[in-house]
Amino acid sequence: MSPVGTTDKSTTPDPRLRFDPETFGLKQFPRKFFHLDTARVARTIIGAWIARRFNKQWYGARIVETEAYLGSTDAAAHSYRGRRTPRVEPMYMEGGHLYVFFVYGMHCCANVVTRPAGIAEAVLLRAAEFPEQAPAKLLSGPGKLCAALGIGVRHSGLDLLAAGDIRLFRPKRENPRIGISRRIGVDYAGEAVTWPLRFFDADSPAVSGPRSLRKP
DNA sequence: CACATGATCGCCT
DNA sequence: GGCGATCATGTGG
Repeated sequence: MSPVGTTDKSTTPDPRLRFDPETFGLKQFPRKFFHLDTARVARTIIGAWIARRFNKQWYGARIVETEAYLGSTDAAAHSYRGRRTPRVEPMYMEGGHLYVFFVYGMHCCANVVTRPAGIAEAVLLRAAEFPEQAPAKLLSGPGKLCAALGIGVRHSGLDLLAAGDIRLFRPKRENPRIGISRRIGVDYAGEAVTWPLRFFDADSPAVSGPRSLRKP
């Protein structure tokens, strides 16, 4: 048995998510975009595509739900009160890096790091879709999104702008109706529970969470 | 629909 | 030792 990497179970992306970014005409965001206000980044990447290259093929899905985590003042964030441990270290990197963590003994969650280096904020990717290619629920939730794309903690700290195997592509011209709500699964976070930092495509069937939080 | 529960283990105090 | 930025399943209204 391998002594390490036991938390990264499936590395293989779901074959139904195969696509070609060039055919889709997708391009990447500039670095400075990821330096912007975290809530703004979270909102803007609704409609963007998270993509992974595996065995020379690209797999990806359109992001339909995100949450912003604001760092030292945000009791829901792993970087709350400046916590800086090996696991959280990627959150302190320059915007545009990836932060992946393992929770509940069985799931991984992927985040896009924001702001300049040293400011530990990030956007959690909560749900995505690939209409007419995959079932609406395949990537409906942060753990399922990682599982479907085969993203694991081994990818934490990777630079999305380094022409590597995981990238984020800008949406084509589109204007999704954006819904906003409090964040999910952070009831322990005191006052921060109510902060309106969750963003979603109000017309997507792939959005996760209770019905009460899916209204625009 | 809401709510409750079990699974499962790395991380942090 | 306790607990999670979750999920699937089960119950009840």
